[in-house]
Amino acid sequence: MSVERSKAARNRPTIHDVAAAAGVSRGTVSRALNGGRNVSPAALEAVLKAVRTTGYVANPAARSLVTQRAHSVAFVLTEPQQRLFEDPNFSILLQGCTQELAEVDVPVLLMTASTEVERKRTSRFIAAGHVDGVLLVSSHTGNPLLDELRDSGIPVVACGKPLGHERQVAYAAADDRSGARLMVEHLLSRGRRRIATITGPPDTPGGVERLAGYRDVLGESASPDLIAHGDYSRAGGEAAMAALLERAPDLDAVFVASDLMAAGALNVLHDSGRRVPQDVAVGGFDDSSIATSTRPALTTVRQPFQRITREMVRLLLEQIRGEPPAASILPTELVVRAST
Amino acid sequence: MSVERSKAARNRPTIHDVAAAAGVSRGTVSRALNGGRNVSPAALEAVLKAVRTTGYVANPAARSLVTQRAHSVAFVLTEPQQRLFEDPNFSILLQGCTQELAEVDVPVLLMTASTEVERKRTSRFIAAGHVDGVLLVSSHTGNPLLDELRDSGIPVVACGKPLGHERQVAYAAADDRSGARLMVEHLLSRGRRRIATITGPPDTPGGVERLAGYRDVLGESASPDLIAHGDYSRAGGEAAMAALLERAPDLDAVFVASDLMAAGALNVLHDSGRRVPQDVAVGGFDDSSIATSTRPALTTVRQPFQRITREMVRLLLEQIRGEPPAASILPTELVVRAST
DNA sequence: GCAACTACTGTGCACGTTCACAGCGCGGTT
DNA sequence: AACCGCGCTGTGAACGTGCACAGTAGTTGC
Repeated sequence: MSVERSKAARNRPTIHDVAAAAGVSRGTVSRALNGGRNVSPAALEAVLKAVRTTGYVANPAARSLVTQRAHSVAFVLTEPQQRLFEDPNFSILLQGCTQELAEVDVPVLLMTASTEVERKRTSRFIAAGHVDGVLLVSSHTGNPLLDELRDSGIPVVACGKPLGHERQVAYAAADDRSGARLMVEHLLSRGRRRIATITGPPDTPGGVERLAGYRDVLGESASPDLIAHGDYSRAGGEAAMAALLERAPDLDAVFVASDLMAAGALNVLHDSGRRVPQDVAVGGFDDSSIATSTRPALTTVRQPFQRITREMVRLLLEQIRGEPPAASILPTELVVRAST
Repeated sequence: MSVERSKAARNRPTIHDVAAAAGVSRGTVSRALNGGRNVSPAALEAVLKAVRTTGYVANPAARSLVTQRAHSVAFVLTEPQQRLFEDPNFSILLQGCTQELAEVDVPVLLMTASTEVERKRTSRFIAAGHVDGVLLVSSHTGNPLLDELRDSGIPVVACGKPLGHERQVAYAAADDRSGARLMVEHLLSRGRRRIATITGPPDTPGGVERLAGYRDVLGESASPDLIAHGDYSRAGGEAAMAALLERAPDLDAVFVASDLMAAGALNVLHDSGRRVPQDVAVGGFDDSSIATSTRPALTTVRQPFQRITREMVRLLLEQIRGEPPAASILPTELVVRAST
């Protein structure tokens, strides 16, 4: 098998073989395959036929060497790795970007940078020119990776507003603030008056903006007792819900800044003997797959993940082409289910 | 910004710059960086210092061109993309492989091949020599991709026994059959006598082997009424559970071939008014993150995912080095929680 | 009828690295 | 004294591609 393989590798046809088979020169083959400008119809056909018979596929390394382009892109996740499979959002983003980029034949390299060691490795790897651009999924601010990437001059698109870098780094994000307003207004319209919230971490855009939306609607009536901080994990949602019940046992609604935390909150409410939505209404955020698997199913704010990934890819490809970084803010939508 | 970038790209130091800075030749720099054999201590130090001052990082394209190695690996998922984020198993596998390979500085390319178009694209991409090997996560048999990959002679490691190709393709898998036996024996020891099962699809190794283990223990007493087929999705688990309750309302236990399907089964049992585990004991398979998030928490069979990914990577790197394909079967473990 | 232009084609060079080879000085054996 | 082996070093080739350039033939314009 080993011999087979190395033989197969040796025998891979090159552009020379195609040229010979088609009776033209290397240059013509190259032109024919890259756009086909200034190539006679006869030559073009001969080349295409020769490609078919020889089974030629261009060597990406050779091409990269001369074009100075890697023709690939990195998807970098700075969250603790565990998140990738606990929180479906990350998988959806990854999947969406991969698919979007596959359309234009750009492969995606998956890298994590949650620890110091990983960050160094990823940083060096990207600096080596292994990729043409970076899709950065990093909610927490203050990560040195973003600065390192900016210094190396490689195109970057962040997912979610990169706090502190809004002007310099391209990003695509849902309109968190108005999404939060939608939900809180919905809870009010359901007659709820003691509306609590479980926020994301204060160093993340979702943590900041969704809380701001909550305050936009409730204004002065938002007592500190009704606000608890979570960390976007299920366990964090459970802890925050327990704290809220302790401080404000009379609450009649909770707006939770992520579906995963909301699932945790539902468990705690259930264990405390409260009925959802009769005693307490619960609203989530994301509309991830979790929202339909809880009991009761979760009323939530839908993030337009497909549009987000599409925009991320568009913004990245633009920058790789040389255009300046831009931002894209996308609208959210209220999805009403059984939990309110 | 565009100018900055291209300038930065132009200015990337090459091995020549390092050689000049260190006062040695290219060859010595290359040797110093690749193993350091036959390099004097003085030269070695000079090179390392020059690398530090110049910020040199080897150009992967140039290296690949001459070594005929891509130094990267593809992770190919043939399941419908949705699975990646519905079923945490896939994320765990992906994450595990990525991390394991990062240790040896090998990046992972993520590709899906669930549709005809995607499969062609992936196949062509791999044939182009973009990667040195493939980690294949494809439970269903009969996918032409496996044959295509074998024909192209590229090293492949499958996750789970590749039915019909066991002899030719390397793989790492949990010992599904004995794992299933563990669970069914456990249910018997809890005094259950009408033990049903929800299986995986019959064209997947998990579907076949876990059912075989179930039959190993129950033998003749396994009536067809107690066996329903699922598709590893939550909805599939719900449907199968509903069918079982229809056919055998007196069942007192279910062994479900995946945690995700078990979560669906729990919902249906709950809706039917049965208590778990008092009326019906439920056992899952995988010990994924779902198992601890259900109510009650799920007794399940732990798949050693970390060892599986480690073995997959080891088997792949071995093959890339030229060794023949091998297989690795790993033991499972019963994890008892509240659902039995 | 000659120059200018157009459409196409072939060739040398460069991209940055590794590898094989030859060369060098040095100490020890014949 | 000549030889050999050994550790280390420099140099030329190759890897396969795209691109700039030069060149050719055929058409157009004055």
